Amino acid sequence: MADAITPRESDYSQWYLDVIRNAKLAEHSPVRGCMIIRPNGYAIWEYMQSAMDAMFKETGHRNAYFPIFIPQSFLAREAAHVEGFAKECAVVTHSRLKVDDDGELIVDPESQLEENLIVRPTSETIIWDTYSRWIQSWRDLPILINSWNNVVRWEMRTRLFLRTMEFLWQEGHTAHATREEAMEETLKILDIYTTFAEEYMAMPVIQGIKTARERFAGADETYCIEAIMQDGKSLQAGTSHFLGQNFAKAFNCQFQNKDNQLEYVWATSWGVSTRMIGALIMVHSDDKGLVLPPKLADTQVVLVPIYKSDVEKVAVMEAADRIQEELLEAGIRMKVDAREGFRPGWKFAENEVEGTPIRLALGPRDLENGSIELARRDTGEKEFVSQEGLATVVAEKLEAIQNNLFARALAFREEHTTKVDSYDDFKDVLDSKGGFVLAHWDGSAETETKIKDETKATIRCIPLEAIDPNGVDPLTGEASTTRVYFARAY
RNA sequence: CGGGGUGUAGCGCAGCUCGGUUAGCGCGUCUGCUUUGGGAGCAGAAGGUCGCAGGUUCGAAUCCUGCCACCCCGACCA
Repeated sequence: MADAITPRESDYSQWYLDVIRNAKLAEHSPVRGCMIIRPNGYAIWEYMQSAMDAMFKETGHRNAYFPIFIPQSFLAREAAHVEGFAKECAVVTHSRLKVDDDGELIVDPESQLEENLIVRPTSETIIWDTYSRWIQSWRDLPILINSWNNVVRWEMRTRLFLRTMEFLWQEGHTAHATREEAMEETLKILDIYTTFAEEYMAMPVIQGIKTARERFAGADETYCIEAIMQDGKSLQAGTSHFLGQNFAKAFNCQFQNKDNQLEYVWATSWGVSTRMIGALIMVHSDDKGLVLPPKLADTQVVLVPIYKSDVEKVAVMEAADRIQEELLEAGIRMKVDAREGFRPGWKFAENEVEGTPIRLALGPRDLENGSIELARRDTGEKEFVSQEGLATVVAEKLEAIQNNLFARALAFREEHTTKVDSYDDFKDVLDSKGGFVLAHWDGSAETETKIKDETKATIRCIPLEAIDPNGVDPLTGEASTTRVYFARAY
């Protein structure tokens, strides 16, 4: 028997870790806060990458790579940026080791670098240093670049996928001639993230704007998508920043416009990370293990052959191969679990903890009846279907599973989104069921901080379109122009 | 980085309070036979620097000190 998965009810954090371990997604590394992403986990990331990469390219972006090391002086150029990241940077100071007189391996003190190098926590500084050389004229704009890479942030407290010291992500960095164009880009990317989250991850998200306190260090405005996890906490799944001219000014990046005047460039940056895998796990999985939406499942369908004798085995495997060929032909990612030495029940259980959306079971009885057993991971439903036209049925089921996961997550979010008009209700809802609390806010940082200190809830975002304009802040009684999304968050 | 908890075979744990043969148990692993439609049964076998480093002691998984890692809560953050 595999390791038990702690039920969500009894210990949500432990459940999350148990799901990851049982599904073989990732494990801790010898270095604190870092993780080894195993093939099952990395496959999810690869599907995420390919889906988003295609969307970036459809909207005119191209990929490039910038170095992992950033001169320390670069980071200091933009004031808000350095303040935001200085406290969590890995710094390279030396270039080699040596064996000392005691036979110990030590840092060679003579190899100290002239200038320290920062392991990128994000790449704005090196990008804008580069762009300042690439951009002279309005003809050089826009620049639409994305980069798939890894970054390091020296975190105090880490959790697999949700917050690791090194993580994988994409960071887009664009340069524009006008404020309007940069803003348009910021929102375009926000829509791409939303589409990806909802259509591929089957995870409904709220779009919104961050408050000043939650804003990216160096941005004028941060847009985000936020999703509710099954424990009622909110998770920021992606951000798109309107950087204004902050980095252009810090790195003296100007262009000559059509009127022959020098202007600072307008910028955006945007990113999503392997954190999304954590979100995926927490939105759909259950007490039996991982539940994957078909679009991100490396194996969408597994077929477990069942037989006793060698004669049966030959017949069953022949049919299994034929079915596999049919499904592969139909573009379904399908595998036959033909491993010897594992009993069917064992395979069923393993595929469940690993989240495979559909399991087929084919045995001698099915050969007689021309049938096959089909089990859905999302609902646990089992039924016998005809082998004839199976590819069509399976394709429909996969779509149904994808849709059901989204619908289920959406229903959960709706149940866990509550309008409140008094501070007492605000606290009650947070404690009793969590989720988003839609409340009016007077727009002041003081109120925001006070609420955070007293309830641990933060403003996840201000909705793009005002909800119930002309309200009153329940805490201060001041006027409010919209309800905002409060939640306890990851 | 502060408070609390945990660390014993691949995984999950007991043993520790009150020091004393060769450190156990379940699952997994290996071999053989029987099995195979929801995590098989029997028989045999392998597998351990008891997180790491010091200390106390005739003797340490057990007591003391320091360190490391992980989990929970807090501050910080994608």
